[in-house]
Amino acid sequence: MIRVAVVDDHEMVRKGIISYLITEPEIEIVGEANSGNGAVSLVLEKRPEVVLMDLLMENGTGIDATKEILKEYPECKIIIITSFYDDEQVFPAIEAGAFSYILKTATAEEVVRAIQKAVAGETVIEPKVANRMMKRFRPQERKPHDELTEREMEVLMCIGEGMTNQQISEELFIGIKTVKTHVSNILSKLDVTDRTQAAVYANRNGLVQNQ
Amino acid sequence: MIRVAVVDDHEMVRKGIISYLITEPEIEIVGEANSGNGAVSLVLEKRPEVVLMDLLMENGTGIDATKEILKEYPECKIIIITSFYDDEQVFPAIEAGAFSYILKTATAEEVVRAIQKAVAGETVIEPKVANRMMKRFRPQERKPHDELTEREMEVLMCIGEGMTNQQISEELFIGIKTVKTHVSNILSKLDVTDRTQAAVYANRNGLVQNQ
DNA sequence: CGACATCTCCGCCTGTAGACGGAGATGAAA
DNA sequence: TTTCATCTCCGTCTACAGGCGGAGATGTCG
Repeated sequence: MIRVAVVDDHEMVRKGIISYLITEPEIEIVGEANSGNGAVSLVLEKRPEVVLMDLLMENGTGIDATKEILKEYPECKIIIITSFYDDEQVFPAIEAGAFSYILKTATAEEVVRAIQKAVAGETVIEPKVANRMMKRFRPQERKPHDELTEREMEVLMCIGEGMTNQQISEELFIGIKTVKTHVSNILSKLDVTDRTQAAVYANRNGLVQNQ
Repeated sequence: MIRVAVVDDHEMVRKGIISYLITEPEIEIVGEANSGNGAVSLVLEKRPEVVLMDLLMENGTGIDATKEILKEYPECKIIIITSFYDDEQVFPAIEAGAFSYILKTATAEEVVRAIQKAVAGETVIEPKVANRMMKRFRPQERKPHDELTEREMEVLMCIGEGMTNQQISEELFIGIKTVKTHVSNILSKLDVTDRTQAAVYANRNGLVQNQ
């Protein structure tokens, strides 16, 4: 008997998943949760072997819930089951300790198989997701800003906000001359000619917090 | 008897929705589709009163499917049922002729009610979605760059590319002095202090072709 | 220890940016 | 026609940007 918990903020998705599992005699649904916080208390109480977990939820993400659960209950097999579109979260999910990663496009058979394999200690990764993971381990394509030092990166982010050297010196508590030195180094490393181009670079490469 | 079709590329979501409806005696599921194209042929064949339609699908979006269906079968009540996150598509969906717009966070009761109301000719719009719609009809919030002249907009796009005044004058075949005049006017109208901030503005507001 | 990277700051110099005020040419609108 | 917006250009002036070369204070690594 495999005890399973289902976590998703959409009730209809939970019902859909459960309809997949209800026909399987060796699987027992021990509970549902509609939030990350709810998932933690549910799983720590019911101690299911497997958790099917969505990532995007309103109260506490699946990532945080996964970390919390594994801290108290490390044997738990957490299967991330999410949409294709939030692929930035694939890697954080793996780091958080997720055991498998499947998509909501999965069929009933695929979900059941993922659960059975999880109990057997086998990880299941969707091919599309696996491809994205592989890229992480392939030799990274080098971005010009990789060679910026930490301080230079801070200055670049300020430039990306449109700040002047004076404002940056006040923001970072350093002298204007120092800022100028950093800026010169940044322009050189990014292979641009002035701060405006550096600002454009920073914004296009997502180096600025504020969108 | 209300005849209903369910369209979503995720089987588990379809099963979840169907589990909501299967208990309702006056609702009959006449078919499922997992793509926009499939939805069109299904609906035109089975002629359900109501269609529950997801927007994001692999083969043909829900928007296109909605248009296609209504072209041949305009009495059909199409209820969009999608995630909260693809809100840019709310307006296109309404324009395409969708009858109601609910979210995947909806409970079984809400889905059933939306179907019943659709048959009765009443539209259901989720409050969160309705708020976004209202903004469309409220006096448009004026973006600072709306008051830029055509020429000033061209200059701003050049600034957004990181070009100097010299380069802009060559690009637009005008004198540097003219460029400076435009730049001064742009800075004033955008309420920024220098070209770097203008470049940041242009990039953040999607005024530049190249991403 | 020495080599190296990083962060900090200095002076000097040139060029660009940008503000300010003025002005002619054009075309559309009242 | 007169008015207005737009695009074009001019001169002047100040401040900031950025290059160049130098240098002291750290901390790390072999």
